[in-house]
Order: sequence, then C-alpha cells, then structure tokens
Amino acid sequence: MSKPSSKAASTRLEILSKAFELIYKNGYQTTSVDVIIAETRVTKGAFYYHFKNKDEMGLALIREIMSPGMMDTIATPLQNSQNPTEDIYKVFESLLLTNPTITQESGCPAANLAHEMSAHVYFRSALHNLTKTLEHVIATTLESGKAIGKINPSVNSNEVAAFVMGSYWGARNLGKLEEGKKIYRAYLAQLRNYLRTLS
Amino acid sequence: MSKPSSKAASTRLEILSKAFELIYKNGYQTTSVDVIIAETRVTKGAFYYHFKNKDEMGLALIREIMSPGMMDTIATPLQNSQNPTEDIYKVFESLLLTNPTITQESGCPAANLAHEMSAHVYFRSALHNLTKTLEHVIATTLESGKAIGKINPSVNSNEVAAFVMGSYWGARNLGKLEEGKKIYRAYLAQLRNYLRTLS
DNA sequence: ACTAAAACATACTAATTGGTATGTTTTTGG
DNA sequence: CCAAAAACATACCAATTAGTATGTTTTAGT
Repeated sequence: MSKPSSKAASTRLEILSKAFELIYKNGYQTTSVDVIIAETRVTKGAFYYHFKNKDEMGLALIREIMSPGMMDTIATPLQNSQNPTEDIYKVFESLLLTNPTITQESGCPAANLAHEMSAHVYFRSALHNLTKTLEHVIATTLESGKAIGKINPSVNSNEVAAFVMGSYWGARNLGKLEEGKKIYRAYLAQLRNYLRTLS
Repeated sequence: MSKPSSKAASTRLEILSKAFELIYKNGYQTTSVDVIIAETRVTKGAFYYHFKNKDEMGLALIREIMSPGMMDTIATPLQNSQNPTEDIYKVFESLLLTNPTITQESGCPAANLAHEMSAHVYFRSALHNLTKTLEHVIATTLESGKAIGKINPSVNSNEVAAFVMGSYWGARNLGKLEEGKKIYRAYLAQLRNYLRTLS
C-alpha cells in the first residue's frame, strides 16, 4: 500500500486509491472505468495495462487497499491486549464514532462489497479471506484473554468473533438508513452488554 | 399483495413479483428493465404504463412486496408472544435455517437494498420505514415481556431491537461469503446467549 | 353498440458500458 | 547511447441501458 517507488507503481496506486474512493461511495457496479480514469490523470490505455479488466482491478483493491486498511484499524489495536472485551469494544466504538475515512452514509467498505459482489466467485473468496482473518484476530484476542483470566473459559471464541463482526456489519448497514449516530450508540451499548457477559 | 382482481392489477403484480425475484438475486442496479420484461409476458409499454420509471417500480416493490413479506415472517409470529426471548430467537432461527424463499447466497432482500440504494433518498426512507416498523414490533414484544415478568425491566427494548435486527442483517451478509450454514449456527448460538441475558 | 379512456405493444433513441486496436512515449539494462 | 520492453495515449466498437414516441387493442360506462 506504500511503495510508489517507480512511476508505474504510483500510477497503479493512483488508480486503486481513486477506485476505492469512488466504489466505497457509489458501489462497484455503478462505478465505471470511465469515471475512474476521468477522476485521475490516468488514461484508458494505462488502466488496461495495469489491470487486464475491471474485475482484476477490483480484486487488487480488496487485497492491496482494503485488507491492509482493515488490519490497521482492527487487528493492530488488538495486539497484546490486556483487556480483550474493553479493547474489542473500543475498536468498534472508534470505528463507528470517530474514524474519519469511514462515513455513515457509505458504511463499511468490506460489507458493501460483500453484499454486492458475493455472487462473483473471486470477489467472494477474497472477501471471505478478509473476514476470516479479522475474525481470527478477534478470536485470538479472546483466547489470550482466557489465559489471563479475563475471559470465561467456556466462551466459544470463534462464535463470538463471528457474532461481533457480523453485528458490526449489520449496524453499519442500519446506519446507512439514518441521519444521526443514535443507532450507533444503541448498537454500542448492547455490544458492551454482550461483551461483558463473556468475562 | 393479493388483489389481482382486474387484469391490469395482475400485470402490475406480475412485474413486481418477477422484479423482486431478479433484484433479490442480482441486485437492483444490475437488474435491467429489459430483463424484467423479457422474463414476463409484459412489454415495455405496459411496464412504463404502470410505473413512470424504474425507481418508482423499485419503491412499489419495497412497499407492496417486501414490507408485507417481512411483516408476515417477523411481526406475525411475535404477536401475543408469551415468551419474548424464545420467540424472537425462533423467528430468526427459522428465517436462517428453514425459510425456503430466503437463500444463503442472496441474503436478506431488505438488507441488500439498504446496502445498495441508501444513497437514493426515497429508497432510503422507504427502507428506513420498514426497519423501524420491524424494530418497533420487536421492542413491543420485549415490553410486553416485561409486563409478564419475563424480561428484566432495566432492559432498553429499542436498543435491543436495533441490535437484534442489525446483527441479523450482518449475519446474512457474512453468510453470503460462505457455503455451509455453520456461520448461521454460530450466530444463532450467540444470539441465544445474548437474548438470555435479557431475562 | 359506441366511445372515451385505460391498458398495452413496437420500434426507436441517445447515453453509457467494458473492452480493444493501434499507436506513441518513456524507462531500463547492456 | 541504444534497442527492446515497459508504460502509457487515443480512437474506436458492439452491447446494454433507461426511457420515449407512436401507435393498437381492450375495457367500462352509458
């Protein structure tokens, strides 16, 4: 995500960055290659030199922009957590209430793509891989919480991780229908209640 | 949803039914008017006689097909519930595991549309209206649970209703990325755990 | 049975789509 | 420095899109 050493690599990155921005806002199918290149200094020849078609670009987007981005905002803050439930809560709270690049109108980039492109095999497996990685991070956090006596040993970490991830996606989707952050606060309050039952 | 008394009304219903089927499977934007009429005995003239444009048809779809459908499968089973948490759980369990028209690949029709069309003001408010109605039904169920001593009075019914609806949407979205129903069983197990804390 | 409106049918259009063909320029290794 | 490959630029194309123009048929009230 951060090696525009060569000119060609920076062109490629410019495409992916602008594509992410547009697709996040307007969806994959309704973001045409034409508008992507119109919003960059890139021409069609350059676009199709770097990606053999639109879908290849979309897959690169998942792997090179979205995956690292989500790892940064979710996985990194959970490393070496001494208080799993509180730290997991905080990750989603800041994601919902303070993160500047993720907006209420546009929702969660990964959830959006999952909704729209899950019928496409390669998109589906790329996104599945992404979610499984995140779920694994959360589950691992819970497991180490067990080791330090902060999480009840009877808790099924994988189930909980899936439940938390899923509920977040759902909250993001509900949020797209509303104006204020009231829905997020309701969600977070109940998420906290739920997480507390894991101790 | 059930008055094809006149010939014209049955034409209109045929459009909406097939449109629902196609849009549920393939999304709103990627379902063209051309394929809708190709899959019915309806011509373009008839289509644009009944709906002034594609979006008007989409809105009718929400109001005349989806809303009644969701009321039937979610609200009706909760009427006069004597055991709120168990009945709420059962509604989502049957929705996830046994409902024949809602498939894993295609997910939740309302959640799909919310994801795709929330930027469109009229779609957003129609869908928001739909979700708020459902949340209200769930919240009301919880409130009457309080009256019969089955739900802890300190529970915030509206928050819980939003959390349950949202988590279901998220589970549906996660499910679209996977093959088996394992993810649903994980979700349901944790939903049950969560609902039990409300007693 | 008659007529006016409702309900439909057919043929078209302008814009947009993803992708290609065919070039020119720029970079890079020897 | 120089050739070959990499990187880009321009002009095009066939298919698909939502929507319209202009008809014909069907229905319903009198």
